[in-house]
Amino acid sequence: MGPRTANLLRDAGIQPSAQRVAVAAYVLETCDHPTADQVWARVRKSFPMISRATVYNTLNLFVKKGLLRQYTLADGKTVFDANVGRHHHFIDERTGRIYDLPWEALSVAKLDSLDGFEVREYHVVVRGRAKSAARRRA
Amino acid sequence: MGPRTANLLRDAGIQPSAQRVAVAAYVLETCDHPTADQVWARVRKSFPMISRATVYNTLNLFVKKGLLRQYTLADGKTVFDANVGRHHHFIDERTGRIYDLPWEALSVAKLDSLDGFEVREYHVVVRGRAKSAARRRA
DNA sequence: TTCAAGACCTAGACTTAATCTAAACGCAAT
DNA sequence: ATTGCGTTTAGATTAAGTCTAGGTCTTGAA
Repeated sequence: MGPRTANLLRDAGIQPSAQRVAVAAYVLETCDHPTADQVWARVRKSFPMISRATVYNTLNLFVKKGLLRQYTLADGKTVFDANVGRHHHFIDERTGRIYDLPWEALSVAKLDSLDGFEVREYHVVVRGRAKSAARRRA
Repeated sequence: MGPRTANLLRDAGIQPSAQRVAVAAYVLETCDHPTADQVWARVRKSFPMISRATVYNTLNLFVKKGLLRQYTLADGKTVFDANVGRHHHFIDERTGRIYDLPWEALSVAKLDSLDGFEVREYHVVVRGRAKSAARRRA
């Protein structure tokens, strides 16, 4: 973190306040898929006075500026993902944990034949169990 | 509805109380993807005394017994789907409306090569705009 | 028919995620 | 120092969902 993170925000057109840098330092670096409240809990460890509203506002701002993506994949929970490129998702049904799958790992055919639907984007959601190797990797 | 619906419940191992039949009559017949509160609002029109807890309990029971599936695809909203077979989903980004896509409409390749992940099920989530033809169809 | 037991339902309190609001803060430019 | 604007704060509010304690209905046996 530090000036690197601040420049990242500036480049995205965001004023790098102390609170925003603190949120960015965690959420843009992790490869977890935290919920807003998980981000709040985490950032408060190093920044105890930060309010919930600020964390929510900041996360939504990052999404609007393209630094984050927001998904609701399971349990009605909204999570954030610093991986903004195209990719698929794997959900471990035991733990609820979400893993990113590389875009090239899967391929979807016949999308063009979806009559009556104008496709802008798509991704595959896979459910099952992650073996220990994958758990370490993510 | 009527005796047909009651038998459907009995076949699934569910005591067909009046409330359960009322919920089933709507949610098992619609091809919408209603939230629990939308089901509650709808069923109350014909059954004003039904409580919110009963609707939630009933929907969860139907899911457990395999009559419904439960998805959280967008907006952090949990929706119910009477289509319990394999299928994909299309989400209209303007309206938030969800459409079922037939399983055969798409095909996913390379799933077996997901090293480190034990796949139990998967589906494709497509986003875009539904043209009027599709809107009528669903 | 009557009764007890168990299943089912109800209203409302509670929990949690998320947003909103109004006031306060902080900093840049004057 | 002062003004002004963007940012942050605490707490209220909304909404989705669950829980609880008690009430009602149904069923089956006496």
